[in-house]
Amino acid sequence: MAKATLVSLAESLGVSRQTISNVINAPHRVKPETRLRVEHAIAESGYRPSAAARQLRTRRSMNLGIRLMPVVDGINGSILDRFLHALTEAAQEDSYRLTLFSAATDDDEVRQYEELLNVSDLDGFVLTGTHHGDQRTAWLLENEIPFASFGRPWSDTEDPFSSLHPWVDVDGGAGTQQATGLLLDQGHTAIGFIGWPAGSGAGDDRRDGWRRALQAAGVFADQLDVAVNDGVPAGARAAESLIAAGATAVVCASDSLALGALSAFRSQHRAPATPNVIGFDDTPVAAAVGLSSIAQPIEEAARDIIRVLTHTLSGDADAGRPDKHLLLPPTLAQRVPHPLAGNGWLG
Amino acid sequence: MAKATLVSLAESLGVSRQTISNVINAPHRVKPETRLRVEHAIAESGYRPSAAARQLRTRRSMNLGIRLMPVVDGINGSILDRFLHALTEAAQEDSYRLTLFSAATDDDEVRQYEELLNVSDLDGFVLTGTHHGDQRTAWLLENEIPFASFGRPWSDTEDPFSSLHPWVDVDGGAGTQQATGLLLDQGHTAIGFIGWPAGSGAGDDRRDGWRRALQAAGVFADQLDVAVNDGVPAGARAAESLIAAGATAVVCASDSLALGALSAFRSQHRAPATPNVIGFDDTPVAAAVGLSSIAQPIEEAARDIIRVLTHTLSGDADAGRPDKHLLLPPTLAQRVPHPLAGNGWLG
DNA sequence: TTGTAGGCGTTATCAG
DNA sequence: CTGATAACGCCTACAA
Repeated sequence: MAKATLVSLAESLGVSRQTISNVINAPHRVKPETRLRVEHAIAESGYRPSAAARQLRTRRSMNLGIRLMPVVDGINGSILDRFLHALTEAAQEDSYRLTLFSAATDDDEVRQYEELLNVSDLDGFVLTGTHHGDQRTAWLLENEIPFASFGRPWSDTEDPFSSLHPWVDVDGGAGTQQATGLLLDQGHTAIGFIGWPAGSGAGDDRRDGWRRALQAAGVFADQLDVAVNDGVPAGARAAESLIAAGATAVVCASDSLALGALSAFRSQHRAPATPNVIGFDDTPVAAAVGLSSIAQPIEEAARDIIRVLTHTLSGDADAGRPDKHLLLPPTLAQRVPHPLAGNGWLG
Repeated sequence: MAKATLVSLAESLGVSRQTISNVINAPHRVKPETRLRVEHAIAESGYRPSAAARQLRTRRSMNLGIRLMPVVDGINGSILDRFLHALTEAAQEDSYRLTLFSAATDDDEVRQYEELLNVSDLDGFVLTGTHHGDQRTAWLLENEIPFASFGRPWSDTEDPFSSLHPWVDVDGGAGTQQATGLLLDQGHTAIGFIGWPAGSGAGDDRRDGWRRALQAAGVFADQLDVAVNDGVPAGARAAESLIAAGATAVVCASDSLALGALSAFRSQHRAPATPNVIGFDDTPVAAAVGLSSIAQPIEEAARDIIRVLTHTLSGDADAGRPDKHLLLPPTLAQRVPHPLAGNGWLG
């Protein structure tokens, strides 16, 4: 049996194809009696509207695009996995699909936008890795393309909450502030921070949280702030210098850095009773070695991104509209050094 | 200026739209002279054929589907990241896109196939996580849907190389065999294996490699084979029992297990001069702690999968056809315990 | 509430 | 080698 279409269904039911289309797209406009009959026939025949035909007519593909960023250190790949998965599921629930593409640079990404919009009729995009002076958001705004980003628009002058485009982000600063507070509660006063060079929005944000906590406690010390490029060895070196400067604990901008710091601390003296290194992102590595880490609610962020994006696409009135700007609080995954190895995993 | 279409181009050039279509899809059928003229006009106007219209006519979407498996322990998420990325890039080079979907079970995955084929005209699928008695491959074969899997068809009776569908896999057994050989060369004779319970194709394959190496060396000992569920603590416990049984080194089916084993070894006695624990997958965790690990050529596998799949889709003759079944050799990433921590990362 | 007509942009078929 | 004609399956008017 050939695949059912509007016409084939209409003929076999003795109604016009329009009626069937209405049953699907505007059920309220059809008399309940015939609607039921049609719905039954639809289920019976396994009829499914063709995406291509629909897309040709409506110029909408029900597809969202997302660029797969170049794989860097891989340690955060697991985050990407969780993010993509949650994104896909949330999109699927709203009848959207995710189309993947890759681009080497932001310029290239914009070129891909054009292509995907022109030929594939993508309905919108999910952006990640927003940064200072992002050309991508500028282009999308200018061309009035629906999109939402995971990450605030980082700007020195403008309030992200007054941004023109929807975004969802995690409040990294609140996370490091909380982590620092915890270390303060445990009696530490010389608490260092190992982060990235100034300029990356997320990195600066995390550093600020650490600084705020120390300033509030009146123990802020400028020299306990180290900026290095991400990586385990860099974290270890940075921690060594901090230890030399008197630090008894550190908060880090990533788990990679924290892992290095942890090794530096453990090789210097006996493991303290309480964990004194806190990482960021709560990667599996952290879980594996018993490293406390600031955890991003990544699944929730993904769902929110899809929600705000699909809302934009549905063109509903602003009433009942989800928040356009969402700053989610992270949580602190507290761990003690892995119990299996007696005096701790790295001890 | 409105977007260029076949008709708009045809009118402005004084040719029929069919000629333009031919220039794009069958250039050889057009007189070089007019072809050049048309090509110029195409570039000029920035004309791009509409995917929807094309799809409606040809019933092909130039889209490949891939299911995002449920996130499990996350430690392998980084592998997925690399795999997806390579897949996307390779597909893109052949003008294909990747469409993501998620499914809770294999049954659900098959249901999604139907949907994606019927409504979205997906051209083919990439499968991962093949296993014994896989219903998905059976369904796809029966319905003659093009697909390729990352992972052999695991069967007790049939030779995977005579399988009906294309697949690409990594020869895990060769990897563990090589790793075991290395440990033998280093003087170890009591080499244990920590793997998963029998039944998972990949796990059994890895165990076999270890066994082969030991048997060839005449030092195979049944009691040094431990099967547990994946995880760091489980790996540590398993290693402890192996140590008690006299093992001086172990090969593991995953980095999680290896990480646990490493901690068990290090807490028992001084770190040996040579690494004596070898993991599998070469995850960032392994790199971070200086754990030797068997590395899968995941990017190459992804490219091969796309190659064989797109070849199938292009319907070319078998001449010049890429190998339908590809077993790639892994490599051994040899590492010494991280130098930063003096006597080793976990020591 | 239902039916009719037209068109979205492309490719296939078949003449010329 | 080129051009006319007819689908592909759906949606949006507008008319009944």
